[in-house]
Amino acid sequence: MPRVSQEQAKLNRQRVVEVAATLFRERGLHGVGVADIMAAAGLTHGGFYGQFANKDALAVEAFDAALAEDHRGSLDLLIANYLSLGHVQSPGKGCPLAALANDVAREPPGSSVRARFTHGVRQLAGLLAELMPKMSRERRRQRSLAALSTLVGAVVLARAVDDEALANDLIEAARASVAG
Amino acid sequence: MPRVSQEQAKLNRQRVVEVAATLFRERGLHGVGVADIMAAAGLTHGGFYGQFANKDALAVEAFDAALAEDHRGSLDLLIANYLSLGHVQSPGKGCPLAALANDVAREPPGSSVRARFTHGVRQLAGLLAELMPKMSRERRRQRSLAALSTLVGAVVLARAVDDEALANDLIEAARASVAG
DNA sequence: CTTCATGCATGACGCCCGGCATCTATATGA
DNA sequence: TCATATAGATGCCGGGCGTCATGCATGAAG
Repeated sequence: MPRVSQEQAKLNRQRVVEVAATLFRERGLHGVGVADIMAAAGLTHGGFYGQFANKDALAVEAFDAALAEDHRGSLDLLIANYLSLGHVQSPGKGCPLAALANDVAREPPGSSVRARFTHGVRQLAGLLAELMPKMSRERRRQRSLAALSTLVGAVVLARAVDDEALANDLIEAARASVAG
Repeated sequence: MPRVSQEQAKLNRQRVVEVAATLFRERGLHGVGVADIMAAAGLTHGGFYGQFANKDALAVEAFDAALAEDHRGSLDLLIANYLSLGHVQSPGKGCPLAALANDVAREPPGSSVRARFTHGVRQLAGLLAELMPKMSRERRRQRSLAALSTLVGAVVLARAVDDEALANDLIEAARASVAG
């Protein structure tokens, strides 16, 4: 009920974005409501509209926040982290591209979320290209896009499958394919 | 309003399944209601429960129907069809794995839809393995799983992206990677 | 050919959950 | 003082699933 410090308010806002980023990745864009997010952030959903224009605006910020999570390290490390059972089992902390691709694809064309998703694809592909062995610019781009597809596909399938052994096989096969 | 012939009734049932298979792939498992499906089939949603136990039962049948759609031909043909802009732009007629992976992943463990999805992964992977050049059994399986991941990943990303050129690049890069 | 029970499809209804957005009150930081 | 961040309740509505009495043609039986 109280008013909190501006500092605290900023922290709260940031917290809402982080929580939203997790919940969206776990349950999908339409699987979470404003009330769920605010409750998970320890707040009530009344004050939401004082901080955000609407749910879509939050979705965009949450998507950006998820993308901003650290992607540092060597190519091998990146791949090892991406293609791991931990990543498969924790969508809420993982790659937003893999977690939300289907949902974003159903969003209307021109939607702000689609724009952010597109940016994310370019960003990750660019990161992969930078970390790759030297070859022609065109070839690097092509390789990185294919590798990104393999990474996302493997994680997406491994998550949907009801057999942990098969999930692991998918991950391992992708690893061998991308690394080799 | 009238009662129709038993033959017609069978056709209607079949039609409901087909329509459901399309709508689920287009809008997701939670993006379509029973009423939508029946309406799209030219029926009213009242008679649904005379033909199906509930929505989940229909979802399972619809998933199987989508998987049963023809996958014949050579490896190159299969890949060319899968990695095409046509496939990207028509999720309702395309691979249910690519269209519903995220949705299925959010379904509770042990769900019947998850079981069907898993079966679908095995089926497609097996088909790819059969069509592949000769190598050891283990290696064929590994290759086919990796190839499946690349196929699904490329289509899934291409659909979510808001730039047709980038979508095309993803498809092409995957094609070069899987074929080569 | 007539009869009639069967069963498919209709269309409305009930029920309830849950979504988004708004508004007042409150307490507190500025 | 007074602007403001949060609380908490409320409004409003859309839409989901499942059920039911009704109607009527079919298809089998006599």
